[in-house]
Amino acid sequence: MSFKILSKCSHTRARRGQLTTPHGIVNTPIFMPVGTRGTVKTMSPEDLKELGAEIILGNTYHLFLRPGMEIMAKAGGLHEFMNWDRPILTDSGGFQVFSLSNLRKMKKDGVEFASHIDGSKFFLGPRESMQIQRTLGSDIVMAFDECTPYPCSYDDAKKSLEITTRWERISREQELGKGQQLFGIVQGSVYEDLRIKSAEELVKIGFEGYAIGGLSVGEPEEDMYKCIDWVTPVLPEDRPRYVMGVGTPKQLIEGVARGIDMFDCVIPTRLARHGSAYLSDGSTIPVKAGRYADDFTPIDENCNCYTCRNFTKAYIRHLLNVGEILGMRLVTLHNLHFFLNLMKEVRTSLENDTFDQLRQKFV
RNA sequence: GGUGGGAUUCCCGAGCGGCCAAAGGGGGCAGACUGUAAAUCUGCUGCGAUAGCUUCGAUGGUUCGAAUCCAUCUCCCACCA
Repeated sequence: MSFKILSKCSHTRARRGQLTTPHGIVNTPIFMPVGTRGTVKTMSPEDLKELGAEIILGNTYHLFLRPGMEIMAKAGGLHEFMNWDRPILTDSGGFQVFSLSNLRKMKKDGVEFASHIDGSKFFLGPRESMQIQRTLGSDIVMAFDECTPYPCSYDDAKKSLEITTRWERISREQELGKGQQLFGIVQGSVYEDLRIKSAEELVKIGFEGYAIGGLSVGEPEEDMYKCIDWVTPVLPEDRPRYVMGVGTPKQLIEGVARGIDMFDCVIPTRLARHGSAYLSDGSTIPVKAGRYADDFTPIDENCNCYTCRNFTKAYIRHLLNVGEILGMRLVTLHNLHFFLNLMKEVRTSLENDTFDQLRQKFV
């Protein structure tokens, strides 16, 4: 068994665990920075290691289009290609079924995409996605699903779920590389019976881990928590649980409290590039705003990241304002530091069974 | 010295008698962003809460009405002496 629970919170469903992969151990609960195209934007692998990142994401759809699988195979997989020797989780392309919905047609065995780059058509289904992820050589492979949009009628959500379940069954049947673990993805929009049914069917099929998808697509935050609450009791205790695409610091804490072990989200990296920085209470400030033009204090006085130890808001705002890349890099560094450090605090609090107190800071 | 072209709102630049507080860029300001078509996108950008007021090099005219037409002046640019 590759997943081990080390300790549990006495007040919530939170657990402290360890996931073993061919490229090392992942300590959970964990936040995974997103590196869609084979890089966490503006970060070098060295940066990520210094930040304490234990696992990052890659994306099937995007890497398939560019550089393409021929080159990826020649490179010897994504780890070799990008010089990252720690674990990688690859998304299956299921999110692109949602985010690029105007560029694709649903078919029984997958999706016909018109490339967002040049419009050329190609087919991506569970078989193709598994094949690609096998070539990528990721440690954790995601089943091919449709990330259900929101809002979504019950009937549409049901239909979408049926397709997803079918695709996930096919995903499971494909042969993967040595050591690769496959995670199933629960869908069902905001409907309790669909979510539970989805989870039950996935458990029946059997996966090394279980993800909850179709969240943070516009639904109210309370609905997100409800979905997690419906699903987790159905999922096996001894397998990792992953909420995809989530979220804000508060959502991470609330997810952990509900028994979630893994998270990924573009929010810290994207906000950084767009000029917003996280403060220790989980709020953000627009560093690029003119009001910081002559503020010679760090983003966060209490933060000990490289950015805060060395640079002022005035300087960072200047860099962002004139479009210098270093600005985006420094804020990305800071935001990722905050997210990764927050999860480290979460882990420590679970070891000491003080998670409840930490949670209170983010209500 | 002569001939021609030009001066527009923070900048560049369109407008060439009413529909013009004035297109479009840029810049500035604010906001959005959740398994990344995202170093992207949206809104605002003369003053005023409104009525309205003040702008298109300067001054003076023509006209019901002028950024737009006329006269003079100032400054720029090109060519010719």
